[in-house]
Order: sequence, then structure tokens, then C-alpha cells
Amino acid sequence: MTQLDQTFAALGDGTRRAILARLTRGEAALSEIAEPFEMSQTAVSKHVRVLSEAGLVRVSKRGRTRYCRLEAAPMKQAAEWLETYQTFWEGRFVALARYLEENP
Amino acid sequence: MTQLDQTFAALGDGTRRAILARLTRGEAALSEIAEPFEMSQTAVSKHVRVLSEAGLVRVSKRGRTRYCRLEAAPMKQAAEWLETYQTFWEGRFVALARYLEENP
DNA sequence: GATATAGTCAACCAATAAGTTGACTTTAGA
DNA sequence: TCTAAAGTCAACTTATTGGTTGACTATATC
Repeated sequence: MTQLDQTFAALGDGTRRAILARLTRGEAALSEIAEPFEMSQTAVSKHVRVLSEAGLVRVSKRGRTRYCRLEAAPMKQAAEWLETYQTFWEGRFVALARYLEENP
Repeated sequence: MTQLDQTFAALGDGTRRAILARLTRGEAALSEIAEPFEMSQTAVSKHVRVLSEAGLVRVSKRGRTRYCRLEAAPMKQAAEWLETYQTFWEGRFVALARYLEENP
């Protein structure tokens, strides 16, 4: 799996996106993160691991608690990949078609 | 699965992203799409189905061949979701933190 | 020292994903 | 009409995902 694979795959789950949204409000302990979800802490822990392996979250241990921090950097590449298609969802095909003609 | 789930999940696979990239060069038959990949046409067909169910590709039958067209619209939502995090990967936390303070 | 809290780990389960193959249908072309 | 091409479908395999529970470790706190 490439970084892009991991990033997109990690984002393809609502629970994980919600975790990331939570982390925009600042660092949080795993138990805090898990609290609003109707699933075991272990399950949330697994989601955090997926995010962490994708580089979207950094976990640091202090005492007995694990603090999670948002690490948005990998999203940049994903956003850039998507931007390639912006002309298409905006319906401006012609400009891109010409660009691709001129840059084969 | 929400639309966003489906979009991100569909993009979390290199083969599928390659298919989409191919389709930026215009409509293509399934067999054309499948040709460069080292897997069966059936496998590619399944990938196209995933893309189609995510609304990222539209398939139209003409004669015995299925033509696939890029349908980029769902990417817009994904891009917008990612943009929310732009301030983070750019390191401009302060501005967003203030925004969130003022808009709780 | 006793107990509660934060979290991991291993084992398990059910569902889904990603691929294969072989048989089949439909359409095109010689 | 015969054959080849485009594609689907069903069945199967293997691996991964998303979740559970129960036992465990490590750290706080009383």
C-alpha cells in the first residue's frame, strides 16, 4: 500500500473521520476520543492505530494515558491528487484536454 | 456507507485511481481499461463496479461494449472535506483555533 | 497495600474485499 | 452461419476489516 492508498483508505470510514474532526479541537486522550462512540475502547483504539499507521495521528504516551494528535500532512498529497480532477467536476474539460494534449 | 465513505474508500486503491486517471483522457471501453493491468478483466470489471457504485464512473452500453466515463462530481465533497484540514497541514493552527473559539 | 483507571493484547467472529476460473450471453464480423 | 470478442455471472479462495470479549500490564490514587 502506498501512502496515498493508506490515506484514502483511512479516510473511508466515518468513525475515523470523526476522530480526526475531534482532534482538530486539540490533543486528546484515547479514552476521551472513545467516549462519544458506541463501541468498545478497543475498537476505537484499532481505528486510531489505522490512522496512526497512515501517519494521520501521532500517539504519545504520558503516564498511563495515550495522547493523540492530528498529523494532517499526509492529507496534502490526497488533496493534491483530488485537485487534478477539479476541472472535471467543474465541467471545464476543454482546458484540461488542451493541457494534456500539450503535455503528453 | 455515506457518499463520503464510498468516495474515499473507492480512492483507496491504486488500481482504481489508475482507472480514473485513464478516464481523464476520455471515455474508454472496459477492455481498453483492463488492458494495461496484470489481472483478469473480471477483476477490473469489479473495480469499475466499485467506482460506478461510488458515482465516480458512469457506464453506458453500446453494442457489446461497455464504455466508461469519468464522473468527478463526488470528488468535490471529498476535496472540500480535506480542505477543512488545510490549515493544519500548513501549520496555521492559530487562525483555526481562534475561528473555532469564536464559532463553537 | 488495595483499588480504580488507561490501555494493550490475543483470540475469536462475521462480513467484505480482491482476486481467480469456467461457463455463459450477446453482439460483430468473415 | 461460424467464430471471435466483450462482457457478465456464479462459485470459490484467501486476506483484511471492524467489531467483540476476557485476561493482562502499567500507572494513579486512596
